[in-house]
Amino acid sequence: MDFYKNEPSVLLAVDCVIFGFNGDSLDILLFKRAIEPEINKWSLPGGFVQAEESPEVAAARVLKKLTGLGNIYVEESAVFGDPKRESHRRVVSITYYALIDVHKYQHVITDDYEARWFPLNDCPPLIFDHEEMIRVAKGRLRSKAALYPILFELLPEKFTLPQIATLYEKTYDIVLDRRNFNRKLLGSGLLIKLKEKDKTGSRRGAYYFKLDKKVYKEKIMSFLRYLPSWNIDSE
Amino acid sequence: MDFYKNEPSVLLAVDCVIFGFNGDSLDILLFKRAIEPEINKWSLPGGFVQAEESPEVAAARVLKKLTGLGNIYVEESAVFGDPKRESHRRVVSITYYALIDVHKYQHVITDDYEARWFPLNDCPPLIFDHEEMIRVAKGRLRSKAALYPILFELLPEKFTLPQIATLYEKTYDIVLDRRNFNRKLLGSGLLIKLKEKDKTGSRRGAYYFKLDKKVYKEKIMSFLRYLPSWNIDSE
DNA sequence: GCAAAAGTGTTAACTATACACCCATGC
DNA sequence: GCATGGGTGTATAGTTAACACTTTTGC
Repeated sequence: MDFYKNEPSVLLAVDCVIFGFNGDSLDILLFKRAIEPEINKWSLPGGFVQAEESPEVAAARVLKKLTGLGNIYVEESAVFGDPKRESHRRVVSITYYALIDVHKYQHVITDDYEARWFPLNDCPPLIFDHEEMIRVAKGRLRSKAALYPILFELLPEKFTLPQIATLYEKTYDIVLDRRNFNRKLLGSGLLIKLKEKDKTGSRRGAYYFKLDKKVYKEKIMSFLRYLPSWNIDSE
Repeated sequence: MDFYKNEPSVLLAVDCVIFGFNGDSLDILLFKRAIEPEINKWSLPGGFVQAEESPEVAAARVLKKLTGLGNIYVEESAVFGDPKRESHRRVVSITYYALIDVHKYQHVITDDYEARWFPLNDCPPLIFDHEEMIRVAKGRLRSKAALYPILFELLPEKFTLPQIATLYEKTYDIVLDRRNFNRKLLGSGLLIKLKEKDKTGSRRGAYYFKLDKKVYKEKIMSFLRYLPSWNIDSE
């Protein structure tokens, strides 16, 4: 009955790359590590997968504990399993990335960890291979966001066109033509224009929009049809 | 020094979804399982991650052992870690998908496992959650192949236009207009036309092409620029 | 000579790009 | 009234999509 008995076992951890968008830069949430080894150094939030827990559930647990948020967008990113990635003991880590609305986060901050948002392109040195985890997660986010409009998960309920544009610019490190981008957005069927304006960014104010939830779900769920776009010149 | 000592450990396995294209259907390579439990049932090829081995290396080892092939295209697919996914003992599996040229495989068959190619859409019942693994891997393959021309990894050195078209049709379960598709291919800069013809498929014969390796590498490696194509109607 | 697959050309619809000005408002 | 960011229109180029016939050759 005891199959596999000569196989080695490993500790299994999850680490989360939590993306947030403050309206200006694309940020990730980092924590001062609360346990040894490498205590008090900046790191991705993580934890060990418990005995009765799947890795996804472990990631959701960590996220809930550290951000107060449940029901957020989470995707598997990659496994980091080099035998030497932690020097003391072998730990294999599954990384996830999460997209959260920073405004929701702000209000639920209830923990005794030191946490801080850092711009994606300007993070402090991190423990182990956590910087590599972030690089990979950024790539995954870009790929996914190229096919599905998931970046809206980073925005609040109500958002403006300039906000979306800035978000895409920061995600892909590009500059967009706002005229063309607005047209594209408005033609996507994803947006519902509200009467209200956001006056914080300018005197004139920018109209708020909200997502058309139904259209959004469809686009998020839609299975991939044929769309090889690898014809694009790789500059 | 012994941090983490109260954390549970798990057995870590890799399972590989090996895709192959025989010119007609997109297939995966399945094996009659050689160990208990579930011995002699069809399953994905896999193995345990060893103490001094990273998961990628474990996957490469399994692939090498079962197909004789090294240096093949492998991508991480997803982690399957439900605590109950194997009933006897907790095993967390990292799945990879590999793209191989079935012709190379044929000639190196040197093992005592029972192995067989099955059409992706017509597999026998598999152990544990292996059928789900295949579904997920297929989705990953589709997503990746939508952005990068990786499907060429499934073709031999020399291939014909109708072969590529069929491959795309089988991958996405669609029917293509061969005129438009051929034009797109020829305009991609990926193909070098050879003098020789493949006469096995028709009396007239179809010209062989080979990949322009340089262009191919560029396109495979190219980092993602801005290309949200989520405007597409989700039918 | 005919069956069977390979290969090619044109037009119309659509999508993406490039580009510059007016608008609304708070101060 | 002016500075600031928000918003819009149009023309062009490029890309995709829809469509049917001719070519080659083994039998």
